[in-house]
Amino acid sequence: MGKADDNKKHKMENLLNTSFELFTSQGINKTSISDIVNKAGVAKGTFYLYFKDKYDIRNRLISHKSSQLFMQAYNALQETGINDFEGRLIFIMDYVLDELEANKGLLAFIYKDLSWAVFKKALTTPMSSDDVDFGKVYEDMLEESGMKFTNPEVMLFMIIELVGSTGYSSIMYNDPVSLKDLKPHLETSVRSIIKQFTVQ
Amino acid sequence: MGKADDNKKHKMENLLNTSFELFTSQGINKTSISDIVNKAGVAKGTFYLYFKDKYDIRNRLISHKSSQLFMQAYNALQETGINDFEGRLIFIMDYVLDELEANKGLLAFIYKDLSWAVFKKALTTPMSSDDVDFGKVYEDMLEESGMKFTNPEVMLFMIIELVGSTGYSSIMYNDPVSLKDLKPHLETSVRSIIKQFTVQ
Amino acid sequence: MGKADDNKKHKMENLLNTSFELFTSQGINKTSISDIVNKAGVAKGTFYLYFKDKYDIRNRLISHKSSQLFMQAYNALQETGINDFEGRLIFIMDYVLDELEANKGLLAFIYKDLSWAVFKKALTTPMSSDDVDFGKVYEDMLEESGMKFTNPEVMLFMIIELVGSTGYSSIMYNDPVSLKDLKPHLETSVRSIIKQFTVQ
Amino acid sequence: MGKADDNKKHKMENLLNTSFELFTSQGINKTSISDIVNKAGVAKGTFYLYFKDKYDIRNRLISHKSSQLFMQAYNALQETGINDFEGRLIFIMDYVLDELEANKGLLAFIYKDLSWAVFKKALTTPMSSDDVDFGKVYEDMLEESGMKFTNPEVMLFMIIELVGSTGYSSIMYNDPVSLKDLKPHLETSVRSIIKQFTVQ
DNA sequence: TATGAATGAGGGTTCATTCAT
DNA sequence: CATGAATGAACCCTCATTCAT
Repeated sequence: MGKADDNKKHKMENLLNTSFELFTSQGINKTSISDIVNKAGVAKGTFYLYFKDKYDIRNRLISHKSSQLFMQAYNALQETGINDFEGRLIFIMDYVLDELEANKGLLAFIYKDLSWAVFKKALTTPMSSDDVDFGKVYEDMLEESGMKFTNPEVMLFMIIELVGSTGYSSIMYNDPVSLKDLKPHLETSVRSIIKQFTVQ
Repeated sequence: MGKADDNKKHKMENLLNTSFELFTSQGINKTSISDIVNKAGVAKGTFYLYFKDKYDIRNRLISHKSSQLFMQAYNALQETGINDFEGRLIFIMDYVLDELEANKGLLAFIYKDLSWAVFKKALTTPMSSDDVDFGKVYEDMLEESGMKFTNPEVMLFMIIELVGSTGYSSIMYNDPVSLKDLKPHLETSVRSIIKQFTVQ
Repeated sequence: MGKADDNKKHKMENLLNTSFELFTSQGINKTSISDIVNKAGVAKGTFYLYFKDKYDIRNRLISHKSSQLFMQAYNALQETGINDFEGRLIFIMDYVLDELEANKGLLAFIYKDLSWAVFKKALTTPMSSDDVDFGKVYEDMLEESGMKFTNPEVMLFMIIELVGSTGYSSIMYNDPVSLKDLKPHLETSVRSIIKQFTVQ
Repeated sequence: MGKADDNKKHKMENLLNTSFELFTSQGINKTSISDIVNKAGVAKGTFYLYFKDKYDIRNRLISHKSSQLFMQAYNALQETGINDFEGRLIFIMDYVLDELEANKGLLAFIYKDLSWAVFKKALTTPMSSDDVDFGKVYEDMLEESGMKFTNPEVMLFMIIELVGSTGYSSIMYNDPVSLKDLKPHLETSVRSIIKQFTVQ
């Protein structure tokens, strides 16, 4: 039975990986179930054994990939000696932006139809056992900072929306400036936003 | 021939208006060409005499409606006595956000697939003769302010992206806070951003 | 425009005829829309211009074919000199049964899923302008008979159900007797039923 | 081995009962093998160990349920003092019609696709050891009646087809009359049919 | 016996686009 | 200019049946 379960898990991951490749390379709208199963080498019906529809698989992937991305950033952060809260947030921002610039397919995929609501869910409800709850990580960072904030959730919300939407435009269209040129402005703004929510 | 032109213009506007109603009420993906021509009372082929496809008509509408919205805000601004640059931008922001909250269909429509690139184009290249070039209006506002900015375009970009993306989440999902609760935070942040770009 | 309308009518009749052939030869369940359009030589989408679905076309065909069959019987009746009501009904019964025996596909088709309700509708609401309202014809026959009946509708109902269901079994399966052997019994029973509803 | 056989029998009856519930509640066409095995709590493959397909199970159920129904009627008849043949047949007819009116799901199920051939088989070839051969019962009734009939099989055939088809319409659609209103007419007709086959 | 994951043909349906009128 | 009937590829999804375990 271990074998059957392995096989099953293997097939599911196969479908997830294949879908991700297609979604990021040609977009979700232009990807049909047929495309996915053909590339994955399984029958059409098999898809429906594992997923409700295309959007089911998309949501799972967004959660998984976002979580993964943030945890990579967090792990990299641990290996630096950065201790101040502002510096740590900005390190994560930089890391994520660089990662997304290097992988525009991923950016297009997770940004499309992405609302704060979906995002929050993605970050706080780990998909697989390997995923980590970034909500908890954020709470830890807040605590370790020794600082006090009036509304940490809204603070994070504003930072993510600002960084996300401006970063998207810079990375995807180089408009109105490149990511490299945008970053200093973003850093300043993020520090302002943090200050604005800090309780002295 | 004036009559023929009028007729032509009339038909085109009819299609534009009908499309807008359908796009904002049921979304662009769920709106088919058939829906549009049925509601507009013209033949299917006629649609293709005026527009390339659904996305052609969408882009024109986004430009037109955005421009309209900003000009409404600007006109309302003129009737106030607000003179300081920061106050004027914030008035426009408030006005636009309130308008979008009152008309969520419009918000969903112009926000979906909206990038800064499209937006800038919308604001600076008037669709019809009635539309105004908001790019010019912005320049005027800068000049009248008597202030100097290091990079006014990026400044506007950051403000619009921040306000747009956080406003969208608040208005559409009340998440993480309502628009009413978001506004004070936004105002503070926008003032910070303006300061950050101001040359003393 | 006459030409276009002709063409349209022609295409619709083409689909009706093709469907009928397939329904009667292989059954409605085994007939797919694909089968129909392939045989008719039109595109799949065309089918949906004329009919809602397979069952829409079936209902129209049942109405049309039933009506046709009864009118054939009635026309044949006119050419005989039969004058008494019982004799006329029995002539029609014989005619219809013979016709159905000669065309078992038609029998299977119109009998399947056929309820009195559908049947009554079929006989009383002509599909096309060529079809005749058999309900009216029956009324005329009643009137011309000079007889009085307590409940002519129930009388017809019982006769049709008896003749239809026994005839079906005899024709399709020769069970428990052939149509030829069944007929004398049926004739006797039908006369009894008429008598039972006759007001002296 | 008795235990294994019991288990086997148990599983088969489980599938039969589950299928019957689904067939009568939602119709056979809308019932899939998946529905059946899910509700029965067995694996899909198991179904095919006991039955060829959905229609195999249906035929067995029709036989079993019809037989059951007629035997119920017959047993009820025994407890009345009714002695004359006509009265006994009419009692059975009434009993069966009432039962079917109270259980329209059952009526829809056994009537659909029901031909005299299937019916006769159902009545004369007991499915399980509990089922009784109604064919024999009918023979007994004929004998006990002390009467002589020209063709008792055709007589029964005509009665069953008449009662079945008119009863179906009355019960399911109240068209053209309710069962209550239909019954007196049916009784009269059945008596006529019996008379017509009686040898003086 | 029993399982249930996998199959894949085939179903119905939609809709952007064309083109003869 | 305007029409709208016709197209047909493409879509999603179901489900009876098989077979390795």
